[in-house]
Amino acid sequence: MKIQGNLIIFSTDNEERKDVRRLQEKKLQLVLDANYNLPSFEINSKEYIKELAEKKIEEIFKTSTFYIEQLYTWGDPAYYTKDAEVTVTYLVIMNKKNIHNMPDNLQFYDIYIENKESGNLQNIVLNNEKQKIEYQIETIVKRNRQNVEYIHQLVGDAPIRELTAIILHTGIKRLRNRIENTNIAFSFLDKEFALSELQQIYEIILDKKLVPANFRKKIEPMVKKTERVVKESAYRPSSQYTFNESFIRNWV
Amino acid sequence: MKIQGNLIIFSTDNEERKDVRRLQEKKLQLVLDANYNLPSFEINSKEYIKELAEKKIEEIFKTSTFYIEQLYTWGDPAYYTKDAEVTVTYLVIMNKKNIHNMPDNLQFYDIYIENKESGNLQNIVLNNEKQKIEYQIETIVKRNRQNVEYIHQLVGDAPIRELTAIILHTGIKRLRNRIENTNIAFSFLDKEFALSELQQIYEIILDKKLVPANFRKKIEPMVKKTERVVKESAYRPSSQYTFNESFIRNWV
DNA sequence: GCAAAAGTGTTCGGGCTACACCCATGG
DNA sequence: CCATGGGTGTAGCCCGAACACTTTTGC
Repeated sequence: MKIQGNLIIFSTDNEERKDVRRLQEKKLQLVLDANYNLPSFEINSKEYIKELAEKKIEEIFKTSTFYIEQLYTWGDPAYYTKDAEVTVTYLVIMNKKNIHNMPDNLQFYDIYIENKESGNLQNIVLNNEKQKIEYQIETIVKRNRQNVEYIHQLVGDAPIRELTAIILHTGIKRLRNRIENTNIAFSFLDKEFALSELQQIYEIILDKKLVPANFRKKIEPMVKKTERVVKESAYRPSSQYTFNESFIRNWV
Repeated sequence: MKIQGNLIIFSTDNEERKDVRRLQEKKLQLVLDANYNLPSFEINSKEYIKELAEKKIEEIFKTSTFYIEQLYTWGDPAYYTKDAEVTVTYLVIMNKKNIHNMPDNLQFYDIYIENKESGNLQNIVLNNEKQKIEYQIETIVKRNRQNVEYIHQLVGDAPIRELTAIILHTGIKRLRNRIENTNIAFSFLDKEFALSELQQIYEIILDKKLVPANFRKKIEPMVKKTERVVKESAYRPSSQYTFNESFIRNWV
């Protein structure tokens, strides 16, 4: 069997500043090649798959600082290629500040995720200095008695491979689950950060505005305030916070 | 690459009745062969892996009524065998009432899961008319900054393959997560059931006694009461309930 | 002064926990 | 009549949502 690995690499960057009097906004980013394929790596029978994934990331970005977890394994003949019959996908979160290299064939795309009010349709925009596409993923619910199965498919024609779109959709779902149940949000940020930065990470991933007062209370046990303060713009400077290392939660 | 599929099949059965005046107790069960290996199946390049898993289950039990989800993909040279370098594991839940066949090489083992108060040690007992083993899985927490990684290993010597024990441990973790966040519990039960039966499913999976009054309130939106009543023993008969099909929760 | 973000406090409601209590049954 | 489970109600607590309000800054 031909088996390959796949990487969904998320990161964040700043939007262009539109108004000096307003907070610098963040945007979510994703690594793809020019044909909207995820970075992939070969799996051999000598090494541990997870280590091969890590090696690949280190080879791409020349850094070993990132978050990684296995996402899912895909094996549907409908999506087989000449190189991959089975594909193991890993979810990766990077802080762009840690990147020391960027190969020519890969690029960061801004990714905008928007869930339609209908609930079974998700709109994705992938955007770059060079190119931009937009497509929809439809979710069909299959129920028999108490069992529920979700089937995802690409709506209409789009210049992205359907399996890539489905993998990415699954990755976004996992990312949203992880950000609400673990502390992966910190993997996007520097060691020190403002609470508004952290909140923006939550907002762009969940596609939802949060109330600052409530957000602060919720994440309070996860962070520690430092004495340092940063002036961002024409408003009150914010304290810098760090992750509270004594915070422990037993997630899956 | 040599790639195989694997099945963690959970079910429940009744304990032997010790006292006619007490409620019939349930126990969790797991399908293994006589050497404590999980049932496995071949993966070919012609069919969808999930359908191969389903086919295998149908071949074993002659039924197509069960719950199935992909658990994890294992690919560590330390655990390679001559038949499997990569193993894709599926988690399956069966109601024993739906089983119409049982091959000679496979058996149901009673499985008792006990989390030691220390928290990083789990005791597992596998028990059968023919054989019984007991072993411990130790969980080591590896932290660097905010990232947490859990590494599981078999303590000492036990007549079970370490990878099997690790896979099973991961399956139990997933099962516990699923029972608290989805409605898989109903997959263990008949169409109609008593609330105490449902509660027992939760209790044996979570290894925790629950307060009936609170449990009823928690699962109330998920169930519908029928007019039927069942007399179990020397106490008040219980109403039969069914899954409330209009109950919807958006889980991962 | 004003816009905008940083930061604090209060109220309300839902969900979970603990617990008291009544009902129905067969031995 | 009593042990045991079926079933209901209530009080306390914590957490999240909504929102009012103060502080700090640069334009």
